[in-house]
Amino acid sequence: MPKTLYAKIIIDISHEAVDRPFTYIVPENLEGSLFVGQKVNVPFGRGNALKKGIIVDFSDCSDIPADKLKYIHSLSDSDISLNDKRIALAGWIKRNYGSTMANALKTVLPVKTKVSFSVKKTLVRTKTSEELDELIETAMRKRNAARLRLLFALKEEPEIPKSIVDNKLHIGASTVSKLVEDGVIFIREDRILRNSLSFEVSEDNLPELSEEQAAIVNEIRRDTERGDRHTYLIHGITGSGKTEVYMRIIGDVLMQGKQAIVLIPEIALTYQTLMRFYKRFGDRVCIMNSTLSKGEKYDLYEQALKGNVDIVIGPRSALFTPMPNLGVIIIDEEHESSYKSETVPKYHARETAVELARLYGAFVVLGSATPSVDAYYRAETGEYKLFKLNRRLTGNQLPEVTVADMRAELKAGNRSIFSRRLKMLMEDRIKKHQQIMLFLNRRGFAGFVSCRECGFVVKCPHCDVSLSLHRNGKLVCHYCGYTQDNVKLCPQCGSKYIAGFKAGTEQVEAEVQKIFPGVRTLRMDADTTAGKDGYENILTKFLDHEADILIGTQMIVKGHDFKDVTLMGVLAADMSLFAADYKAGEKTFQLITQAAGRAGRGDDPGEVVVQTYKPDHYAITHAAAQDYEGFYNEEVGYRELMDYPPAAHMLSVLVTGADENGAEELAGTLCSLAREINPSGVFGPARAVISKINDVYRFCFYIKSKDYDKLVQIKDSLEEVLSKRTRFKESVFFDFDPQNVN
DNA sequence: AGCACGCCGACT
DNA sequence: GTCGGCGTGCTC
Repeated sequence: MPKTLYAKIIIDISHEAVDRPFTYIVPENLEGSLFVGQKVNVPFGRGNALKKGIIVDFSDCSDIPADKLKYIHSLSDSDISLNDKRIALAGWIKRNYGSTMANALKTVLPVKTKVSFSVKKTLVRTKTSEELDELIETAMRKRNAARLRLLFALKEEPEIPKSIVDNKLHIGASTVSKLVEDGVIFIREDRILRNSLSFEVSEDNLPELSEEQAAIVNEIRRDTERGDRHTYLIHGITGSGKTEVYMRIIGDVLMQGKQAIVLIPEIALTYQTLMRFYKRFGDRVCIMNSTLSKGEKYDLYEQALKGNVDIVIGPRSALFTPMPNLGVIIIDEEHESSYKSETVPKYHARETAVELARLYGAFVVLGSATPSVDAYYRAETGEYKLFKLNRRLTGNQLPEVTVADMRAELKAGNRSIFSRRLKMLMEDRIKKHQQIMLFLNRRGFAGFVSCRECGFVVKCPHCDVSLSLHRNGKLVCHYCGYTQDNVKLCPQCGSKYIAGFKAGTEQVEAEVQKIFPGVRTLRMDADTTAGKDGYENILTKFLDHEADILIGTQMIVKGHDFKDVTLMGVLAADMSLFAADYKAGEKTFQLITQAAGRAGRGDDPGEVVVQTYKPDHYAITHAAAQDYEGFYNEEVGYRELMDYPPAAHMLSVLVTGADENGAEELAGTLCSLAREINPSGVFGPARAVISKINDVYRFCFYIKSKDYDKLVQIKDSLEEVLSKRTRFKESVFFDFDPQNVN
């Protein structure tokens, strides 16, 4: 008599209440075709509705009363499954970043199979507004509160996303399905269509490596041969040939029959970089970008599993491409904040890559011109191996950087946004027909509207942020989309001296036109890059000399090479220092250094002018001196003093809720609990920096500890308390070593 | 999350 | 009485 086999299965429902393995009986006909990671259909709940699930374990006994046990129904139609290593990775993500197992599994397996997981559902009204009035009247008479709420909403908007109906209007499934039955609405399910790209491939001879480059490649080769596994950090200035090093390492890995994953920040996923990989490796390379639809990703994963893809290049999520025999993970521009996920689970691609590599016996190579303090710290402590590339391959000199003290300019009577030195150099370059870039260090783009009499700032009624003046004359909230007409009189004091500060880049452009009439300018900000290829278009235009001056925000300092740019102006270099954020100094240093790296990539040496009101700040002086280590030493001293990462670890807890008191109370309760466990390292609770978004109030507190596991333990304790609360209105978000402060 | 069960208020 | 909405609780 054969023993019954049981399988532990995580159900594909992302809710804490069902986020645990459920035991099912393996039917005889499926025995042998099931393995850990297999996706199956199982009957679940009272209605025995078929749900998808993932097998995470097997056993030959079970503690569950036999009468409750059900049989696995069938294999899921998807042929992509996780192996045990990927399940282990999901478990690691769940534990280290806080999320449900179902969510962690979905992150590791981001292919949402054909019908399932997230199709965007939208309620679409089929009746006219007048017909709705009748229904509203009946509903009012019958006092159907939920139905009424939905009908009113539908009268306003003929189409409403299901997510809003669920979360914002709090309308249950029964009410919605009733309306569908009555023919008042139908539910539309949207899916993106697939399309595919093709590139031409050509072969090239391998360029000779510099001494510095060869040293790195050789040492890694030696380590690999010995079976030593490390994480390597390459600190290489712009133009020092990091990409060639990556490609050599990848070449070695491919020779061993293994595969490579290359992570690149989305914004740096430029045609130039991609072409280099295509030219070297041909159709063994696969690109994953954000425009790839779910279906296309599915195809890519299928190909990867079959062993038809050797190299995947893409952003954060490309990390989870199911390579059968992963050899190396390369993370370029390692310091970029986009490597940290903003959605749950809030994993960091760098740490996750190291764990994934460990599971596969692979290794990780990090590269940056301005390594994150975090990575450099680990290199200093010996956790990573550090390599340096100090010479530019072309032998070009580094640009000459000068700092312009804007306080001194003001004292000297210069009220322009350009320092005298920058203005002089601009004149010179315009005369020589060389190109100029002006980098406005400023987050966001549109200006807020404020009253010059009383200082009143027009704010969003639903969010704790100021409204932005758009070009169409409307005031728009960037968090919830709320829109209203611009005000003519100050709502507080009635003054007519209320006006919007122009979007930063527009203001700079206007000033340039005033001082240098007829000069051709291009602006790059969220306004001008809105279109599908807006970003690439502007870059191409500038490359083709269709303009003399490119004005822009962060976007212009990432990636692209412009060999004819010989002057870079950094305006408001200190702007990013004002953020209430422990990484403000690091971000400022990185931005200025990157900006400086843009100038003088051709034969002419470049010049950089850094304008600031804080010329003595260490982030600015070290950036101007192009002295990474000087900056690092001061910054790490500050982090150590304050117990900020990487000197210690930090867990941010954000409590949100529509009821202000409820949210504050819960934040207080959780915070005191955290304080009981870790008395010295808890800070808060307090209102979040943005204290309200979309009428939802936000409170947060922080826990610091040198011991990461202690933070995990606190998170688990808090979650346990939360799971005991039945039907709570508040939501709680955990973020380990957060990228920005709430 | 999603489904059934059951309580309570409105109407043949 | 009974029809049907909406809250509550449970899911191997």
